[in-house]
This record gives sequence, C-alpha cells and structure tokens, in this order.
Amino acid sequence: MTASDSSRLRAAKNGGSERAEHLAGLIMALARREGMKAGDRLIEQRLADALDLSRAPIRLGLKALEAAGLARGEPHRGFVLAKNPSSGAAQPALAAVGRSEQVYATIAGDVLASRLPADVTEAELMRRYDLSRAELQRLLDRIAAEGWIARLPGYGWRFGETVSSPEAQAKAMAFRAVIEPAAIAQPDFMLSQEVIARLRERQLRVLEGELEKMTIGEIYHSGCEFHEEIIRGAGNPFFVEALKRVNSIRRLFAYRSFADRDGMRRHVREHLRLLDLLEARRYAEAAELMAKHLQRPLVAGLS
Amino acid sequence: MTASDSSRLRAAKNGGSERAEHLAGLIMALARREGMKAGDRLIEQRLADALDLSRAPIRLGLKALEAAGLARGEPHRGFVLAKNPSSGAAQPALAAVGRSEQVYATIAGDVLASRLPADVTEAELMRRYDLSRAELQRLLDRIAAEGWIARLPGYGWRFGETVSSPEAQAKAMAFRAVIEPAAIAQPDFMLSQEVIARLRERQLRVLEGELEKMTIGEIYHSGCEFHEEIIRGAGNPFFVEALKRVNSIRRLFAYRSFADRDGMRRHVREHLRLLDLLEARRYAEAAELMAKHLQRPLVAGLS
DNA sequence: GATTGTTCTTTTATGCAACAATATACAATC
DNA sequence: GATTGTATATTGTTGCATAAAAGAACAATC
Repeated sequence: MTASDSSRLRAAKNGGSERAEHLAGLIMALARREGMKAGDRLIEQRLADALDLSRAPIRLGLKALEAAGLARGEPHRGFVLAKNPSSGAAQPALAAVGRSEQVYATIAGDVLASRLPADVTEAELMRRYDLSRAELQRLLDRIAAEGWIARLPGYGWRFGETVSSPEAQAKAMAFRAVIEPAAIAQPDFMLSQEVIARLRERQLRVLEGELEKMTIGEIYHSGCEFHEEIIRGAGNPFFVEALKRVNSIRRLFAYRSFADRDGMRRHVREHLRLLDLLEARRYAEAAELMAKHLQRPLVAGLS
Repeated sequence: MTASDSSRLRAAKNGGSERAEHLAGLIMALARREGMKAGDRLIEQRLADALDLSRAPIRLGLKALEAAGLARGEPHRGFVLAKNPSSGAAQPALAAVGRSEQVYATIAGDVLASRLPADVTEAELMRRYDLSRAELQRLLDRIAAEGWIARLPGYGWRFGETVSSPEAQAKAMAFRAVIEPAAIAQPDFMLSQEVIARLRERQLRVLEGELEKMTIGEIYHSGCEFHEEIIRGAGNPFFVEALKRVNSIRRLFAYRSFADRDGMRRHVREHLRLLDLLEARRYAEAAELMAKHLQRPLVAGLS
C-alpha cells in the first residue's frame, strides 16, 4: 500500500471534516483566551478578524461546534456559546487530534530519542511515516519554521543540533535568562495597563482552580503566552521572535515532562509578583526577578 | 504571456546552466574562505563534503569554473585553481546573478519601501513578479526561513513587522548588543586557538588590502561570519541561531547602505582587539568591548 | 592509496488539470 | 445598522506524468 492509497482511505473514513474540527478548536481556544461565557454571541466577522480568516471557514468551525454541542445556532441569529469554554482536557468532543499532528509528535519523539539520523531524505520520511509528498512537505515547512530542521543544498534535510543535543533544555533556559531580563531593562520598555490587567486576570484564573483542569500542553502554552506578552513590551520584534522560536522548540521537551501542580502554583505566584513590579514601573527590579524566575532549577523545565 | 511561458523562454535562452554557475560561485567562495591560492588542487570529494553535496554537482561547478577561466582541468588529474580567488567584484565572470536572486532583491526593496501591502496572496506575487508557482514557492520558503514573511491561516502571506518598521535597523543592533556580550559572558564560553587564529588571519587579510576589492555584500557577509563564529563559542545553539536570524534580516538593509572604508578599517581593528582579549581568556573585558563595539553609532549599520 | 571518470539508481522538481478551500460582494433578516 | 445567508470569484492543493538533479558504486588512472 502506498502513501497516497492510505491517504485516500483516511480521507474517506472520517465523515466530519477534520479541517472543520480544527477550526472549531481555534474558535474555542479564542473564546477561552477572551474569557467568554456560556450565552455569549459568536459573531462571525469578529472571529474571522481575530483568527485572520474570512467568514467562510469560520462558519464551518461554528457548524462543527454545534455538532459537538458546544454552540447553539438559530437561523438568521447566528451562534451562541452553549458552555463555558473550559480546557481541552475537560472538553473531549474536539480532542480528536489530526493525523498530521500525530505524525508531528512521532517525528519529534524520534528525533529527541535519536531514532532518526541527522540527515534524512524526503522519500525516506514518506516511507517511514506513510505520508504523501504534500503532507510531508507541509510538515517539513512547519518544522523548518520552528527551526529544528533545515534543507541541505542537495537532496534531503538535516535536523538541527538545537534539538538533538541532550542539554538543549538547559541551553534554552540559559538563552531565555539572557534575553527576557534584558528586554525588560531596555530603555523604552513599556507595558500598558490593559495588557497588565489582562495578564493578571489570566494568571489569577489559572491559580484559582483552572490549573487542575488543564493539560500539560495548555499549561505550557499559557506560560509561553505570558512571557511573550511581557517581552513584547520592549517594542523590539527581534526579542519577541527569538523567544517564540525558543519556545516552539522547548515545547518538544515540555510535552514529555510531567506536571508538578505545586511547583506550578509557586510559579504563577511569581508571575503575579512580576506584574506588580511592572505595573509600578520598577523595571530594574522586574528584570532581576525575571532573571531569578528563569534561573531557578525548574520543575521539569516548565515555565 | 503567462509566467510559465516566460520561464521557458528564459530557460531556453541562457546556454550555460544557471545552476552550474551558482555551484561554481559556491566553490570559489569556499576557496576564498579557506585561503586557497592559484595552483591549489580542487579535490572533488573534499569540496563535496565541505558543501554538503555529492560529487555530481561539484563536477558541474568545476566545469563551469573552467569555462569561466578560473580553473584548469586535465583528464584524470582533476582541476586546479587558475587564479587566486579574489572577491566577486574583481571576478565578474561568475557575477551573473540568477534571476531568482534578482527577484528576491526586488521584493526586499519593495517591502522596505512599503510598496507592497503587508498581506499578499501568492497569485498576486506571481503576477507582479512574473514567476511560476514553483519559483515563487522556493522564494517564499527562503524568505520565511529568514523570518520576514509568514503564512496566514487562510490564503496568503503576511510580511513581518520586523522588516517593515523603519527603526528595524536600530532594533536589530539593540538585540545584538544584548546577546553577543552575554554569549561571551556565559560561564562555559570557549574559543579554540585554531578558530581564533583563523578569524585573526581573515581579519588581517581584509585589513591589508582585500577590503578595497570587496563588494558591500561581501564586506557584510564577512562581518557576519566573524560575529557568528564568536557567538558560537558559548556552546549554545540558541545564541547562534538568534544571531543568524537577525543578520539575515539586517542584510536587507545593509545592501542599501554605502561602504565607508575608513569606518570599516576602524571596525576591523576592533575585531582584532576583541580576538586578543578572547585569546587571553579575559572574557569579562571581551564582553564589554563587544557591547561597545555594537553600541557605537555605526557606519550605515555595517558591522 | 587516493582521486577521477563513468554508469546506474534514487530522489526531487516542474507543469498541469481537476478539485477543494477561502475570500468577497451583495441580498436577506433581524 | 449590524449580522447572517448565499452566490460567485479567487486562491491554493493534490496527484500524476515527465524531466532534471543528486547520490552511490565501481572501474580506470595517476
């Protein structure tokens, strides 16, 4: 059986479009980020703008949400949230992870465990993971964007030392411990009251119970967002980009670590302390705290 | 006339393969980096290893070099450098810049001058620059890897704020002024004697006359290589990656700046001073010098 | 023994046509 | 006046056949 044979099989099997479910997931994630509640209206154009899409795909997502029982829609009146958007862990209706996501995780695992050689050809990967060329290329593009694989000049690709090295986790933290405090210490660092308030509210929500219901992936994601919002305050996109890049690689490790909820709680409290300092514009102290925050021997690297 | 029509036309017109000339350029650049002289042998396997290719493409490059009069080959005896590998400016035989390179430069210029909207579709770009889909995709992949464009979730791409902002140049330097000194100050920073010697030799060569013969692009490239080699000493790939990324974006601006040869000379002397400090393992002082080196109001941003 | 020359295999790129997804414009409804 | 419903135009993807490029193995030569 060739890769394209099995692709067709897969496509034929799942009735509900995978894409639609994915879109539904994006909408729910957005709703959660924005702190929406059951009963709130889901306005197509607003969602479309927020997700950088047009209304057509949003619609598909909304219909999928309705099918999953997370939204209710009436003709000419649009859709309304049916439940408070809780974490994915508590909402398995959409949890069906797409196949490419699975393959991505498998590849990441194989690289981390050195089950793959540093240099690989596309044909090899197509055979190994039973992918069509198109599927594989999307995957490779994504991985390349995350920075842990690069094209060779001739045929084939090479995995970056960034990931394969066993100390990568520590190196990533060392790098963050340099750029994050430095960003706060930049002369024109500035974080608006609104942003600080939003971040604080989000951290409080996590502290007051939501933590228990979150998956590791979500905890990690939330931590990344916090730090990325803060570094954005330096007004220098290079800092933001660099942090995002590190985080997208750290995620590969983070997925494999287990969650120490108590450590996390301490961690979130530190986030709140940081926000206090930033609000008071005591940037030097904030930078110092950030440095400590990142240097602390960390709970399985989650931060 | 469609994009593919004109592609075919172009392909038919230029007799000597463009790819071969490109390979020839790679070989000459390597020879220059390695400090080879006229008369040195060009051993296929060695070149192939250095360039991460197999012998087949190397061969094409060598033949192109022979055609351009830069190498001489005899049957069963391989090829030999015919001239000292000087800079591209002095060696116009291979200067024929590939078309995709030209388009790349045009796009970069258009983005910098805001002649393009932030969001674009592939179709738009194909029409505007008369490219086939394949050509465009290679280009977009490259630009995405350099980090100044990213896919939107739906159709189209968005240029990053990183480039379009007018202060990008200053921001890039501010970022470098953070990570480069910090890398040197990392506890396990280490640069081997060989690397230091190689870097010093290269800088001396530039100082003693080569500078006059170099194009702006080459001067820029050489500066980047110097700094990237040094930051590599921290043994932390995240630092290296981050710097490379910044540099690949800075290049867009650098091409437009003009070369102040005197400023460059001062600059290179500072590089040499830095190497002295690094050799003496006086890392704290070296880090300090690096910080100054990067903060100095720079000659058109070249560094 | 190292390097080049030659041949054969494998891998990837390209252009195309059919297809699927997204965007857009405007009418219908609240 | 804002939002949804619907039709239509635009854009991007996929699989395929074919062409080109690169890699690998081994013989020939120095």
